[in-house]
Amino acid sequence: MSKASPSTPLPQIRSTADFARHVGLARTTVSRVLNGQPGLKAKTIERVQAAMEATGFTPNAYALHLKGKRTATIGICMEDLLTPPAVRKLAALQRLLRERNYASLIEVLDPGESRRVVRHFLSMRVDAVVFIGHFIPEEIAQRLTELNAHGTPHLIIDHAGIEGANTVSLDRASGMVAVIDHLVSLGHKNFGLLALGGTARTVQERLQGVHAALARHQLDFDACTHSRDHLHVRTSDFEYGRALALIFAAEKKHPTAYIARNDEIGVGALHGFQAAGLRVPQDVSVTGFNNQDICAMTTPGLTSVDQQVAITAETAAELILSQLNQPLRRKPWVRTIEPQLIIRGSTGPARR
Amino acid sequence: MSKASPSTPLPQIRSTADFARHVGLARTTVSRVLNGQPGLKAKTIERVQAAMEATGFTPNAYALHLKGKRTATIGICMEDLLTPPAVRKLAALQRLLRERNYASLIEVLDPGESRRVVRHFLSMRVDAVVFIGHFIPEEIAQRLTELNAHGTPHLIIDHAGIEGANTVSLDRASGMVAVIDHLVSLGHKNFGLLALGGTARTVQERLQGVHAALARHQLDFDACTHSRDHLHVRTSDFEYGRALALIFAAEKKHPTAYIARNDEIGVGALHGFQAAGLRVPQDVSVTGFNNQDICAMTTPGLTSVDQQVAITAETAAELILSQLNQPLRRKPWVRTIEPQLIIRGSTGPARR
DNA sequence: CTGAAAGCGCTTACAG
DNA sequence: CTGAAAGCGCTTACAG
Repeated sequence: MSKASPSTPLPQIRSTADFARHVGLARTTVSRVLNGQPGLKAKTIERVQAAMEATGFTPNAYALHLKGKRTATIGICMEDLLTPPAVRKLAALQRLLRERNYASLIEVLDPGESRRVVRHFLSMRVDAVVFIGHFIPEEIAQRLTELNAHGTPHLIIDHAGIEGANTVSLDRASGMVAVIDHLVSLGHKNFGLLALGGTARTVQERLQGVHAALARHQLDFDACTHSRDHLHVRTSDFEYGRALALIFAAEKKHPTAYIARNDEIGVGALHGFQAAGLRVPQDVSVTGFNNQDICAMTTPGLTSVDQQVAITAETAAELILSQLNQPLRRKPWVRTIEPQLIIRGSTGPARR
Repeated sequence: MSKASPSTPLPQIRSTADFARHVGLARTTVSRVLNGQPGLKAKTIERVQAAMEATGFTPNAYALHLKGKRTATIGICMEDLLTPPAVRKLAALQRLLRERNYASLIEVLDPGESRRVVRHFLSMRVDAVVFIGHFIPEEIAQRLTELNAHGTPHLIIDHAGIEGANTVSLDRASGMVAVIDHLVSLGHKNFGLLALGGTARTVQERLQGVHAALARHQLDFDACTHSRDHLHVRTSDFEYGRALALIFAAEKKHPTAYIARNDEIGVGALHGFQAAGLRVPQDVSVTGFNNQDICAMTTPGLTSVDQQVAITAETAAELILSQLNQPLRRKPWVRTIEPQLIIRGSTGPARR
């Protein structure tokens, strides 16, 4: 069993002044060592470093910043911490920033809270603010105006289409093109759309991709797609996907391929079809979106579209860091990430 | 489409001095308004607040703190951001802290990095440091010694058993007692343990729970449990659970109930048994641990043990806040959270 | 290497 | 309400 010895409070050293006295050097000299300035004897450096070890003295970051040092802190606003792909992006980005010695100040942005959060970030003089997820566009636009006024750079990850915003987002249309191309190559000509309804921008983008891909294959969207999205409040995507699958399965002439809004709905649909006695992929094919871990947890595995989290985070880190210590650009950066289709057992040749 | 107007940099207001000049008041007066001090005309207050709105001026948090204000920041060390139960605890805790106007400074603690991270937290003069997850005990014990020396309170969530540490952790033994009681009540007398091997403290705790519960039912641990955990490096818990299930299923006389290390292994095992032609729960029962979303994503759903995230976070927040502005206690707080068994379709009466 | 001094952006008595 | 002053913990010339 490991033991943490309680207190034994050393003679409290709270400032460089205390510390300098303790080491027996001038405050100036200590400061020089701390900042790695030249012209110091090796012995002095050692002496100071040993004393830092022994006392655990850490200079006050607040005083440092006040003297003009960057805070080396990036503010990150999360839509929430419960959406796995968003958290994976956060994790990857945080790691990259940390490697460059930037700390992350992370806040969750409940609707209506953005003003308070951005104020806090500004008062903390963060070097930049990153938003990850999807937000209320008008609210974020206002925040960007404030950040611009303060000369604080920003970046939005995921939420595309806010004018003037620096953005890194997934090419969702392209992801759907890959799905359709894959399914068409397997001989599918009739497609069930699972929960791809509503006016959400991300869904619209994806439907545009479906449209475009079908057109390229000389297929007519209206004739060959069948959309089901009857519920508007859902407690569980999984249950909803299952319910939608059961509805389709009960129809005499149903599509051979199903495209789900996300992996949860795809997994639910897969179970639904199997429960209805249909074999996947012999009777019907199913695809998801996001390529979460759960895609590997079904039998067969769920074909899905990967968001390329690592590339997204690298692009984001590059964009953030390139904006630091630069004047604000008038023309925003807009970067698009190409998703990747991950083919698993849930998609196969169309039944004839 | 929403629009964020680029810059139009207002006359840059960077300090209370600039701001006071801009409003036409004394710095002292502005400071009073900002701090809600008494003895000010309503009109003056309004004037200042209107100007804050208009200019977006935010006082420098670094200068504030230097004048003695608490930083109102809690440092949170995460084992990683990819373990769903840990992230759920983080999300819940962060929300509770925010409600009390504490910001969260979040860092991921890669092995060997704890010293650097805690140093950073100390230099940021955080009010307390929280660790969420499981760590290298010796490393954390050292960090606690440092924190104690600085008079900074701490709390560890999940990792129990570090001497002198304030801890909130799950009563894993009790969770297993609930599982065994449930299975025994269904008539099960033979148990397969899936991946519950190794020396990890959490696993040992859980096995102790199994032991105790079986003893209470007059069952002998060695006679009635069969443990499989042959792989030591696994890429996917799901695949591993599936593999373990197939091994058991191939044996002539196999247990009727299976207890998995976690939900992923439980879900994999469930699929494995089904693939081997066994029905769940008619032929075999399966349980998981953690009660993640994926438990609802199988057919039947997976019986599992819920970690009671909300209660854990509330307890943690209470313990952190109660330590602030108090002298460090010699006797550590140790709180235990009672898990809750969530019964789903994967457990049923034992086949006779 | 030392020491005294100025200044970062605030707050807080203090005298008017 | 104003204004001048001190001080929080640092860094950075500057003179020795």
